[in-house]
Amino acid sequence: MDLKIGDLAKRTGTNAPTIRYYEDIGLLPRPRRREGGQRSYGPPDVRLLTFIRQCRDFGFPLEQVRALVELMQDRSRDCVAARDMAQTHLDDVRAKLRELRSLESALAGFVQSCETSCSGGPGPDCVILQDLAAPGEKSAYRKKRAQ
Amino acid sequence: MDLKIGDLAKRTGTNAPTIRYYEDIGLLPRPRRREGGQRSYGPPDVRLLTFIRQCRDFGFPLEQVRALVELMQDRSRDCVAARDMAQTHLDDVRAKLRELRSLESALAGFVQSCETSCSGGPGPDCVILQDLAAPGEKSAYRKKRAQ
DNA sequence: CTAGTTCCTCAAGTAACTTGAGGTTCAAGG
DNA sequence: CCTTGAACCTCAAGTTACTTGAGGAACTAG
Repeated sequence: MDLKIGDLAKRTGTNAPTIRYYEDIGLLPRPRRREGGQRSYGPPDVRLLTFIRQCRDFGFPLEQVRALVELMQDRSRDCVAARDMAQTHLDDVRAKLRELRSLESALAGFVQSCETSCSGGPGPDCVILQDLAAPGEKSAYRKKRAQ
Repeated sequence: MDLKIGDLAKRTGTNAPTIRYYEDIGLLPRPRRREGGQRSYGPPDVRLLTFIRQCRDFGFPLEQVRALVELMQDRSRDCVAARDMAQTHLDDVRAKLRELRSLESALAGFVQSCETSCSGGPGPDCVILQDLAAPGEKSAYRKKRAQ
């Protein structure tokens, strides 16, 4: 089996330029080339890139993906590091969830009260803009930035 | 009242370089300067920047913030645009919430099964890495990218 | 008066790609 | 065999929303 970059791209749900980019930054190995200079891939490349894309889909930043790839390829290392990364990432995801939940109710409130009390009126009178202009309680986000 | 950039920064929870950046991109007006060339701000600047930061905290991208600022300053325009932006943004937030919820359960599952079935074993055998290496059902994220 | 903080400008760096320019190579049809 | 169009190549620059750094001037406290 001998895949061109576009084939690999299709099989892994990646854009071709992204594959070249991963190669540039050393996340993917340099593939062999055909006569004309085109990249040629095989099954191991499909597996590795699938792993990488899964990690990305799960929100791991590239540097952590790099670490996970190494872990996966080295039998002499144990998996505690992988679990720790997943745990830390899980904590982040949960924090983000809390943020987004409060964001959702605030936005829903904006839309609701605009519908009922100022729909179509002059821009500056809109309750949404009034609320946004108020200093307000700090959002989870703001708190985080200020830490 | 006559604030230096650091004072304005403190009152609005912004870094000073970010304020200069907003000025560069034309989101904040150029303030007057003191003798020595330092920027000098007043209450309207505090209000405007507070508004901007609130919008950012609520996740509006800068270009939408720019639009909201204009809306807020122009009495001749109505607020339907503000409501629409909030509604669209709310939809985005809800989509992101769904994504994060499925992400959370997947990650929690990883950590859990690593604890019970492979904790401390060789890296490549870790159930987390096995799961990540599998093509798997497409996540919400992946689906979005693929659209 | 001097030390330390805050301010100034301008340039470059960050994540994770995407987009564009300008030019080959390949596969299919006539 | 030739041509056309898709897919490939490299390299550079653009994207978002800032942050960081260099090198230097101005302000404030003691």
